[in-house]
Amino acid sequence: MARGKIQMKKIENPVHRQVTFCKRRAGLLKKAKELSVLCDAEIGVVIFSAHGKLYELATKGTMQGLIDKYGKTCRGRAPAEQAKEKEPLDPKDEISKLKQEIEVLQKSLRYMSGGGAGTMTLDELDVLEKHLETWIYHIRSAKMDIMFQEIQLLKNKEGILKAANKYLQEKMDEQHSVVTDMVPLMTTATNIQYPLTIHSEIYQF
Amino acid sequence: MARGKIQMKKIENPVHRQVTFCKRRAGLLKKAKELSVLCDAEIGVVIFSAHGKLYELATKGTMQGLIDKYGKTCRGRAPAEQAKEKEPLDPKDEISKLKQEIEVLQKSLRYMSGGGAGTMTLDELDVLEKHLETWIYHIRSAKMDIMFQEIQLLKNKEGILKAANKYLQEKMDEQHSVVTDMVPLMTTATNIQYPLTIHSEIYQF
DNA sequence: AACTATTGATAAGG
DNA sequence: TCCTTATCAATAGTT
Repeated sequence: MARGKIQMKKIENPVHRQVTFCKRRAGLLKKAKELSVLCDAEIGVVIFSAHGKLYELATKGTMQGLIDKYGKTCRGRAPAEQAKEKEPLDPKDEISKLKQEIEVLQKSLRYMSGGGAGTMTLDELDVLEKHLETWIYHIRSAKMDIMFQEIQLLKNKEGILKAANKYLQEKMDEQHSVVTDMVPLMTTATNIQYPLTIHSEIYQF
Repeated sequence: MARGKIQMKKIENPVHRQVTFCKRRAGLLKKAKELSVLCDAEIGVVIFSAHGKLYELATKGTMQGLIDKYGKTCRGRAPAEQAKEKEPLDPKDEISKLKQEIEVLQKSLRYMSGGGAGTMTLDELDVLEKHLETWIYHIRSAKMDIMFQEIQLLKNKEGILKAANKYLQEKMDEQHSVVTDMVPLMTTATNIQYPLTIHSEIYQF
């Protein structure tokens, strides 16, 4: 630009920031218009200032039309990724792998930022992108798997204990014991109906 | 620009037009990002090429979020698009945010690889790296929070039920009932000692 | 807001 | 697609 370059971070001086906002906003919108004209593209730009004021530009139609078009285009291709592999691998194993992947990615990023002179090629970046998306997917599913297993285990326990509890209650009913006096109280106060033991080990993870 | 200025009208030569589209598209998105950073503005850009291919940029959040904000600001009309799913349960809220962050990061990477001519600066990459590390941390802790809450809830249930069960057993012992015959069997077979109810709702997440 | 010295963007060519 | 270079356009700092 002029009279010295500026750091690519938020301009601290509010006056400078406001001036720059006006100038660059105008420049951006001009560029957008030019691109639309020169290359026959349909372009929408929305700018919210820090204080929430809206500036917008839509070439070749209305902003609303563009938003609708965006919605259609975006939705159509987004859910293509899903129905892929779903191996029943041990989730904890999965997590080890994911930790390794994290290291790989962090190294990639460090390489990119630390390299300075070296620019990653588009192909390298493509690989990194795929890597990252896969990794996110695996993080999600692995953690979900652990939680699901945990819950499944507890459900099983519950089933066993419900049965046992039912047995206990039947026995007690048979005897017409004084214990029956307390059952209404318990069920209303704590919803306790069944006997259960949960091993404390399952909480340790 | 260079080697002579060009007329501000559609470039007739398709090859020239395509080249210019790539270059100026990258330039426009770069300018948008700079404006966002320098002036703390929230900016969205959508570009449909003449052939209908979509290129987009959203600073500070997702394009969908920006579109919703635009809808509100512009006409106060309802964003009929996607009613936000899920309850405002703390960890789930966190997860929504994280999903947004994922989108942001994926878009950053797409921008980097799609930009072609544009090399990200060291500062930009530093920001991205920090972003990524923060994001990983948040994924971990949010999911852990959910699991921890789940487990805590079950532990509480267990405590209540242990107490109730103890009470039941005391009553039964008092009565010397036939029920005592089955207790050894149950404890060895299934470790059942206490009555318990677990609300099935807690499994639904 | 206008000016202008610089930086940044990019058209053309390879 | 990527690089290089000559030019032009945008704009940071100043008035």
